Amino acid sequence: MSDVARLAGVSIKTVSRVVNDEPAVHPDTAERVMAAIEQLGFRRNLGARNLRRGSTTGTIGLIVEDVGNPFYSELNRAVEKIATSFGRQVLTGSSEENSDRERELVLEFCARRVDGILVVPAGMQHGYLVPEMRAGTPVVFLDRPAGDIVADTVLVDNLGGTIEAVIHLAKHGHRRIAFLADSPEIYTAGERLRGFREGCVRAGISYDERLVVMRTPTPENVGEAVRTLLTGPGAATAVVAGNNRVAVHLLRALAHAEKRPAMISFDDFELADLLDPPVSVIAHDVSALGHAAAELLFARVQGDQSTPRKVVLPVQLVARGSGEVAPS
Amino acid sequence: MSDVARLAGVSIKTVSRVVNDEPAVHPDTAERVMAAIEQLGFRRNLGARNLRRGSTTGTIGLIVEDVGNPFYSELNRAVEKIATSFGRQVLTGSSEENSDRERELVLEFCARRVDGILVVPAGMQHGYLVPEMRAGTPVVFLDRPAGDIVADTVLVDNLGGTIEAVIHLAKHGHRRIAFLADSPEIYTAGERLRGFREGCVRAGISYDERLVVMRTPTPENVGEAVRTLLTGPGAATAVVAGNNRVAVHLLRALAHAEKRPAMISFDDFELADLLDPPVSVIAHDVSALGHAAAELLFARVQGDQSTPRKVVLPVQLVARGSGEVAPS
DNA sequence: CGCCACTATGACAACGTTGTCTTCCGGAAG
DNA sequence: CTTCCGGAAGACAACGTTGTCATAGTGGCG
Repeated sequence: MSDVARLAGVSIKTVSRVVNDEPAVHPDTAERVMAAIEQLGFRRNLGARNLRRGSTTGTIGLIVEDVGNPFYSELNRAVEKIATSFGRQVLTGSSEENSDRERELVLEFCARRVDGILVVPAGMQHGYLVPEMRAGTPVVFLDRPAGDIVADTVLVDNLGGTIEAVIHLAKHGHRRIAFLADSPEIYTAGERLRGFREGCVRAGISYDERLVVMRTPTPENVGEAVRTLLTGPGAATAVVAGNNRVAVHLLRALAHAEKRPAMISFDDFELADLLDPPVSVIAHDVSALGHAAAELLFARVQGDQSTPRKVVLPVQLVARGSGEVAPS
Repeated sequence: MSDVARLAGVSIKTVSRVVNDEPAVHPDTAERVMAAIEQLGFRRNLGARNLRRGSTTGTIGLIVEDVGNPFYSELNRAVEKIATSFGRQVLTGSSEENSDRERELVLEFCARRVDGILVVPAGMQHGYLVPEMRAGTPVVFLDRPAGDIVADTVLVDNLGGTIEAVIHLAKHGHRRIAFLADSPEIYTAGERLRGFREGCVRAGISYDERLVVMRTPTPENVGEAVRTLLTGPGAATAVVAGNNRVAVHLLRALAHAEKRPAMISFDDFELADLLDPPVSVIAHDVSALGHAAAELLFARVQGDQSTPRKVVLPVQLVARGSGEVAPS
């Protein structure tokens, strides 16, 4: 900046005025400064600017499990859209379902003085956030609630969706329904299990623990669950997949089975409608989830001090065929 | 920091020493400082630190077309992995295939003094980058080359892959092959068109311009192309999809057709193997693309001054069935 | 006992900006 | 001709750190 000032023959402050479009700069001077800026390729240092102004840094942090997972990348996109409309950049990080990593990312973002944080929490302990939140960094939890603190949260109706799925399958004659989901430590998986049990109750089916497998959805784990629950005598005739990862691996594991059990997936996923039979899903609007959370965050950034809100977005059963096949 | 110093009864510099794990601090003093930090919830301001040290900001920028697109989100993930291993955070942005937006994002990132930029360019003019690169911000182009400057680039073998696809289809008896891709202004689409033409030549098929449609792959555009090229008398018997978006929309448009033409997609995509028939693809390793670009970027960040490199990653034809059906 | 080396700590400047206050100048009003 | 006012520009401090240098105390050694 001082180089620009020297070249333009003005003071450093005048350069500042020009780059900030402040009034009270003579047009001729402004032009000289502009030319110098152009010539030197000057770009103002936002870090220094934010330091001096003590204002917002114009960034927000987004922490998800895995930015590569289509579910989270759609979320990322939705968040980015809102952030852009508020003139903010987005720092992203993948927690890899590891609460230490989540904490590390959050604290790193705080040290960078992001204006706010959106987090799909991996852990259940969020006491570490209290000082940060007290220091004025708003935090909104999405898809999963905070563990042990009160904070803004945007969720989907995990319970209701899974209940609906079970009832739907029961309505089509299924009595032995399996439930495959991620580890029960993950909030959404736990809630969906609750929904599964409640659905069984409402459908008048006895809940059979042996038909439930909850493990990290690797191809191997899902494959093994398929062999255990969905083949041989006494196999379940229908299955509820606890999320899109489970569903995809499940479909692959079942690809060469002679008869595919009825199936409903929590989470919609691309091409679900083009499989044979098309996969019925409990769909929810991932973009809406991201939008709602980001809007809430920016309200906080802009000073909204009301009591923390909890938003639960609706889900919708999309019947495409796979959930409507009769038990064999 | 001065609050911490006051509370611990030391100077501000000693606090700095403690938070930086510098030696020559008495253990008792360090402990008092730590306690004060804990009590006040102090977190050092990385912006100020970076300003003072004049060193790297510990961030890199990644600009893609759309972080929500599975192709780019996988790329994002790969880049993030490398960045994490180098202790950097990633700022992401979607250019939405708009070169003005691309420019805006790049300059914004530069103003934030990112240590380097990875960009899937939307435009073909990159002169605006020259001052930034001269100022020391390394830039690596990925998936598409820079327009009018020399810079590090990591690409995939668009030409070879498409040639292979056409030859493969020809080998299975197809003579009338359609090509559906994104707008020809997009580098990859253009290259794949070149590959398509070259493939026709090598397969001894006359290239028929009327079988080529290159437009932004919206469901509507692809649907219209399907009606034009793949139905009625004189329809093509096979089709090459220029990227995963085209392929997905194409599959949906063809879902209710009585006979599906043979098909090969450039880009692999999730569940391609589970469709009926499974979709043959020109696969390339998206993670490898991200890794290679990020590794290259960090080499530059760490001072590698060698001449700009151009890396072309191989592609692989994965025959799954859809490319092997005979013409009807 | 004086000097040195070493440890522990602090004072101060500087990083690149911008907010505040001041200065300077020319012209209008009294 | 003085006074005042507004426009244009600069001097300087401050944002929160850290690098450099200085200082004070402490113990060993000649």
